[in-house]
Amino acid sequence: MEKDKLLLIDGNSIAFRSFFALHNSLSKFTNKDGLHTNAIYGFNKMLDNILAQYQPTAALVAFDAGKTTFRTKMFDNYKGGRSKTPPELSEQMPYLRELLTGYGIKSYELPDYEADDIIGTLSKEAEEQGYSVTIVTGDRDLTQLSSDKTTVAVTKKGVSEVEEYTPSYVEEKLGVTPQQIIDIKGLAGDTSDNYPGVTKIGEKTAIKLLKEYGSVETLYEHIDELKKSKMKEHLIEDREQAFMSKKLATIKRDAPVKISLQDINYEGKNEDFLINFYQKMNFKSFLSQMNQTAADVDEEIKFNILDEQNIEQLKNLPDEICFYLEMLDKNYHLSDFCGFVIGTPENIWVSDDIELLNNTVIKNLLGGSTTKVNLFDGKRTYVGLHRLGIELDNINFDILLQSYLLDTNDNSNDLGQLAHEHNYNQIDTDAEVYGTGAKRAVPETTILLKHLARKVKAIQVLGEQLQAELVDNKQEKLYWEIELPLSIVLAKMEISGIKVNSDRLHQMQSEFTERLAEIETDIYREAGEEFNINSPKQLGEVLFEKMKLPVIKKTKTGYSTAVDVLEKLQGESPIIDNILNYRTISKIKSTYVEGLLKVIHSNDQKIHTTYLQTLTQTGRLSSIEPNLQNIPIRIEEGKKIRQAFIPSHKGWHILSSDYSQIELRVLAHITGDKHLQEAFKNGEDIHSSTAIRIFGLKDASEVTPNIRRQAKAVNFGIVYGISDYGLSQNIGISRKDAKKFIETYFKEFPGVKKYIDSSVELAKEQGYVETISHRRRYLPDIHSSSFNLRSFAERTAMNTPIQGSAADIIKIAMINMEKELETRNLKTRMLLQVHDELIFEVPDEEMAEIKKLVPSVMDSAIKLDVPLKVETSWGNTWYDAK
DNA sequence: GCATGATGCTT
DNA sequence: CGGGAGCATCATGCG
Repeated sequence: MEKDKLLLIDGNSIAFRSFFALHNSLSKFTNKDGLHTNAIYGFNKMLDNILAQYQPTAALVAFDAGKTTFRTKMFDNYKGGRSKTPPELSEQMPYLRELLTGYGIKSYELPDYEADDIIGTLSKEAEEQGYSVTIVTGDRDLTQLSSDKTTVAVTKKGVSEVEEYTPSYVEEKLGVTPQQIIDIKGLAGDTSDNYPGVTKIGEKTAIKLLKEYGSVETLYEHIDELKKSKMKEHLIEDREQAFMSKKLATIKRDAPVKISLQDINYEGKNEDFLINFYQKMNFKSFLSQMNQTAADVDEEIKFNILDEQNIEQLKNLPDEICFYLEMLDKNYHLSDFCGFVIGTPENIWVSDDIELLNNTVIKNLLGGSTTKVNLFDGKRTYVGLHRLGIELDNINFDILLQSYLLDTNDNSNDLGQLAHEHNYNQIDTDAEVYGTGAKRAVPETTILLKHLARKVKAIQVLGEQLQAELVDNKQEKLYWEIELPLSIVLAKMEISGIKVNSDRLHQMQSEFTERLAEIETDIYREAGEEFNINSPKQLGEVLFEKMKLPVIKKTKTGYSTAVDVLEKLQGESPIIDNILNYRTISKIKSTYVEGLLKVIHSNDQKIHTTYLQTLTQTGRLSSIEPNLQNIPIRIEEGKKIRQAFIPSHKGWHILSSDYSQIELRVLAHITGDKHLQEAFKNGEDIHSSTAIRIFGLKDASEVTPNIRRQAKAVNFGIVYGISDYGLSQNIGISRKDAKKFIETYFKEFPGVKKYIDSSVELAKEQGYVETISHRRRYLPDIHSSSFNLRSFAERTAMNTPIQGSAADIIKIAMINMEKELETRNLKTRMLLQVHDELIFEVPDEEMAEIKKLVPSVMDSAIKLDVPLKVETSWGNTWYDAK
């Protein structure tokens, strides 16, 4: 007969862990009533895993009964100073009980006792009756219950993974027996439960003492034998506290529990109940595991199917409408069109016949400036319509942009998902309707049309709601004057595209193929075998096992073979240089030569990137398919890639203008630091003047290239918000020295230090920081108890206004520049943006004008307390524009 | 087909 | 413990 297996779960602890494990995506886990569901979801995942793993015959979830227990009666301050349970978690607790009902697992609580004591009591009873017991908790203190019959499974970072504590594992991990855990607590106390222990004794000292004396009691019996010391005094002084703390830490094993093991047999879950519950909670993944689908969005939707006959009726639409053009492929430069919807929530018109868009009635609505158009992702829509010969004009609400400005995290490119994030649930996500990855496809016509119809109402409702929120946040200008106009500027740049000389790329391809083959032969000869050089795993085995080179660094999966490691091995063997060369060339060949060849449009020999305007946390753009913001420039071999980027007409040139030190200038402006401002106003070399200040030099004559390099790295660190550790890695110095550099920097530039402190303060007070254009970034981790998370949030608090304001400035410059090109009727086209740089193609007859115009528009985009400096160059290719 | 990890390019 | 962000490539292991 199979042994009886009891599962005991620490309900509060697991709920708490689940809640914080999914805290970042709190807003994604809500049902349509606005109930948060992240803790319930996490709890469910944990249950699924644990049940599958242990297959218990009996199970119980124990909860804490309330704030007062026998422990608070013993010690007033027990668990004092704990912050309140967040309301987003409390509201989930009743539903957790419902979840357990669905799983057929009883829950139990006992006045005056904690969940721990229920677990302690029942596990003892079960052990006596020959059960094997598993306890699941997020609290390591419960490992005191582990025994040869009882395993304590403590959740790791998520909640679905656990670490199993058996008595031998406790000893291995902590160096004491499970029974001695309470003695540790007695001596060291517990900060989270807020009881004291003995003054100045922490976990390490406690363990040392216990190894010698075994328990608190024995220790005090032999207290006189201790050598005279401060510690001895503290021990004697705090004797009472030690015994009390031990008692507080001790889990009761004889609590008056009124439920017996027979009452908690586990007989499996109630599927119907759970399906119902999941639908209420909107848990789609659990439903699909049970071969069920989410409940249909419950509001019926009325719409008309548009055709040639009834299209005239669109003329009755008011002067504010919604529009959505459906393209299933992420790349809207190439995607097929599969339908569209136009109208107002009261009057919705849908069709999968794209030809209808060419009707003048629709062209007038979308392109005439009298009708305001609300939509989701204006840039995408503009490009799509442009391909159909329609010029979109007069966008009003773009809910993707609005949502991103309100909170940079709410930026999904899926309308349904974005709607859910704002608690609008009368629409499914595109991922649900169309599928993802290889399975993505146009659904049945009725499903498609219904889904499209629902988009109109979502856009209208959210557009108005989000606009009101932008007004509250004082972010209207940012929306109307920067992001919305910028989206059209970007659309035009993407449509323009940049011409590529594919012959040049093919030429490089064969050149690199040949060189790689040569290096490859050398590497195989030096290794004594053939292997895949591109595989870090195989390469690691060759270098560190076969060739026995010293191991410098390890990764999660094995040996690190990254550049900094290989550079340290140079000289050990000629194979290293060959590998480094191989890496460089193979990177250029695969990512750039072949990568770019793949994305040239065959009809115009151009590359059309897609800018993501709503992705980064700082307000910067990003670029995909392909990424044109990381084309090589530092290494000459890679830089040659730029020779393939050429003007689209004969007799034109590529012109590039970049802001010099824009972030440091923004820093000088925002912080008001006198020294920094002075340096820029005097037109000094900023890295040299930084070097003079932080190294205490007399003047520029003492700045050596190496000193300047270090100062540059410090400036870099300030701008990118890196830590002392990051700085030390960048310039190969010790972390201590890096820390000293940063400290000296702050002493020399006190305005910067003051600014950083006030930024952190501000972030703590209001929960977010902002740029000069009121772009916001929320920093919830600023309150985190984790040093890492908190430190990162603190660096972000000062970095985001700097990097984000620089992003604001170039965005303004782009909008002004496009306006100038238009009003002056110029043929010059703005093609690319690379964070602090704009790239144009310019006909020769406009060159004289443009090379003055671009820098003047850029440096006057905004007025700062220090001047903005712009450097311009041009040539036949992007390479030559240097 | 898909997710994850290691690596390397830019600013 | 792991520390800038974002993109793309290749290898690898899973189903």
